[in-house]
Amino acid sequence: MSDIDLLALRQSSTLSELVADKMEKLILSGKLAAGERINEAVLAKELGVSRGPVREASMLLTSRGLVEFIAFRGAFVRKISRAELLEIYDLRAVLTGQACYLAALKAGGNAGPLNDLHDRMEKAADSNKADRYYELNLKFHECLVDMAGSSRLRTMIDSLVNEMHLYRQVSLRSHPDMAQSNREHRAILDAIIQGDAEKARKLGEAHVRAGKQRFEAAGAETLVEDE
Amino acid sequence: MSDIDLLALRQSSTLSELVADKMEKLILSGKLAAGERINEAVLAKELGVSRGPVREASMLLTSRGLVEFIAFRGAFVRKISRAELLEIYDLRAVLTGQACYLAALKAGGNAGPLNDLHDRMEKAADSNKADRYYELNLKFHECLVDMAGSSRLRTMIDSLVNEMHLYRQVSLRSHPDMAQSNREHRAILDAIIQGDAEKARKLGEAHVRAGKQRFEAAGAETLVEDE
DNA sequence: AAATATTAAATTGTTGACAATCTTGGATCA
DNA sequence: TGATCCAAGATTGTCAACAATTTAATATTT
Repeated sequence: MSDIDLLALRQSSTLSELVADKMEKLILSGKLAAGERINEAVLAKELGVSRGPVREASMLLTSRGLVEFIAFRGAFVRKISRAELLEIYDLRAVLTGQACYLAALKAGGNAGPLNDLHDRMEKAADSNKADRYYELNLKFHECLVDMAGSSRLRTMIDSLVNEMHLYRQVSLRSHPDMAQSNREHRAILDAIIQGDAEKARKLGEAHVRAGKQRFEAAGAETLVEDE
Repeated sequence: MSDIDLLALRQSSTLSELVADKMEKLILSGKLAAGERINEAVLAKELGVSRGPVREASMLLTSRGLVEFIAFRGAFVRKISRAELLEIYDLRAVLTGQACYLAALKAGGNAGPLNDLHDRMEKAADSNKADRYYELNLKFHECLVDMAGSSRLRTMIDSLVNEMHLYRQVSLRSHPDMAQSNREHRAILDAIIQGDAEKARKLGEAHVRAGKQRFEAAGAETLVEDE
């Protein structure tokens, strides 16, 4: 567990937030394993702060869906079952659909950076660079939600995506059919540019559902995430 | 501001949670007005606790969508604009649709307490008892989400409903067309009993959207909420 | 030996004091 | 007069000590 505490150089940010960011990384990287209890005193010492900020950070992460708080027992890294993961896919599909719907309404024929991202993803897919594709894919979805312009929606989707990463502390990236995935992106993009909000919703939903089906089709071990 | 602190009789619950419950009531009843800053020291004194639990309670309420935290400036009761309220309606519609979908899948032809609730609401509608109807309506929606069996979904919807109540610190209850509202409930219920999940989703979504349209149709002052 | 009660250790919950930051009001200057 | 700067006050952020609770380890009983 790394403890190069750059905590000192905080700028207009509170210690609790910095600790929360650090903890988020520890959790998403698996250094704090799913199901594990987070010992306030130990973590506080490792980070060079007192228990207060660690407590507050834990609560912050609770609202981000990464941590579960139990009174007098402590904060636990959340553990996601297969059934829950499938449930999350469904919720994310519905919310992503709404994001596409709103994006189409607000775009006004101009899809902004999405076009560029799509092109770069196509290149990554052609040259079979899965890591690069994964990275751009994250940006694409982020950008999509930004276009929708609803902070609530963003928070909800981010939280769900976070939770997905807790499934069996495994990194979800994988090597699916990038070309197919990006064709779906193209279709969503077109609907948004045309301003066809209902179509965008349907395609957005279907895109995430396709990801779910890829996951279900694969074994429980081989995880598939790039949509 | 009432301060009959029954905080003493806590049972297997933490002070922070009790304070959070109390604060939630203060906010939803308008005693803590939307936009207002929550002074930790003052509230702590009024409730007879130290600042710690008040702080933690504020963070809890942040994740429930009632409070906004700004570093070094404090916790503010959230303020919802008309545009945001409309946005929330849409999100709630989509999530309620998903709840109905899941409920239909899991019901197995048995709608449980929903039938009973529907009957009681019909009576309330016939005798024009709006308050009674409002109360039962809340239970109906709650029960619906419970049937869906997803704690995530529940949290999200609860959060949205909470936020709606922050719009102009006005109680949202009103005297809409209870009979029409309950006809919509009946249709949802039937779809659930028949196990027609996609139909249940559509009807659930439409039900909330109808509430949104009633709100939009009414003046900005007259609020309409019973769906 | 297994189950239950008891005690000690570890851990979380709460508090009050102090540090860091923001806000307010007044003084200074153009 | 109006704007800017500065200091005092108010408020939040952090800490370390103490209280309440849970967990474990041990003793006791059957």
